[in-house]
Amino acid sequence: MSKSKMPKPTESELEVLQILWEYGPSSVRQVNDHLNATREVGYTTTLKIMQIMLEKGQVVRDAASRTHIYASAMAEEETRKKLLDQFVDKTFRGSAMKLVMQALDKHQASTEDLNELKALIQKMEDDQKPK
Amino acid sequence: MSKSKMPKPTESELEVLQILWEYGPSSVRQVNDHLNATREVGYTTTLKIMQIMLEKGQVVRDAASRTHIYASAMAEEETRKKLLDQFVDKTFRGSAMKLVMQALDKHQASTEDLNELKALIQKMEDDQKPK
DNA sequence: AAGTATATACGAATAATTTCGTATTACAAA
DNA sequence: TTTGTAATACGAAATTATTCGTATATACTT
Repeated sequence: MSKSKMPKPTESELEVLQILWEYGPSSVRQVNDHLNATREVGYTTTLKIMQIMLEKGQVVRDAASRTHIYASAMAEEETRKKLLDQFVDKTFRGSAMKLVMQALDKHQASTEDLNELKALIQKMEDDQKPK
Repeated sequence: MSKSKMPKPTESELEVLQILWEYGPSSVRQVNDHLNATREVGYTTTLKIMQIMLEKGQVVRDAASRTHIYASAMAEEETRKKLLDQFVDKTFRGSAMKLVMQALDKHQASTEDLNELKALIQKMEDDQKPK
């Protein structure tokens, strides 16, 4: 309802959010270390990004001890959903089904995945013919 | 095979590509009109973007007549696939299935869509148990 | 207490993207 | 041919995002 208040995270910001979602509240040092597992980033660069995110309200922090601890202020599922919507719009001109087909077509799915999918489809079909 | 040569389009560039894909080869004026159906953009802004895209090789143009005609140089499906892969990576940490579930969960699907989906799932199941 | 390591704050350089103003050229109409 | 309209070319301002240097403060070690 009020998620639309949240600014759209940039690519760097999204990287930080993913780390905070996965590992929970973390120091700048910890986030920077995770980032550096993938690509080289300077410590103050990460610090700056997280400070900006704080200003934007995307993260909160506990400044009780010298080493501040940051946590995501954006709900994981909500944020992904929002980004997905924007992406479907921008790239698939709003056709979520086209996106689903293309995504399914290329990636491997496990048996459980497929079962879950079938269940979801069943549910959608039931919704369509309520009787 | 050599699609990886293509630079990743920016948001504005993607907007232009979508229009060229949908309406076919067009003049700057035409593209700009379509853009303005959604948001306000100056003519020379659109022109500049398309000129840059020409430099990058994302579009080609026929300059035979005074009004140049631009066409996409990037295949629609390939480009969408590439962008989708990047998006899955960035936003769903590589889990295409999570993306599919979330996309399906929210958007309405027609009966044909669902049938097509089921056919695809059937095919995937067959692939899994080759017998 | 002095020295070292590590933290935050802040400003500013760099880079990438978008936007548009202005000049020039081509065409059409009068 | 003169005038008006519409096109391209080009450069540079404005915006947004990223990166990092430097100053300063805080804690730890010896």
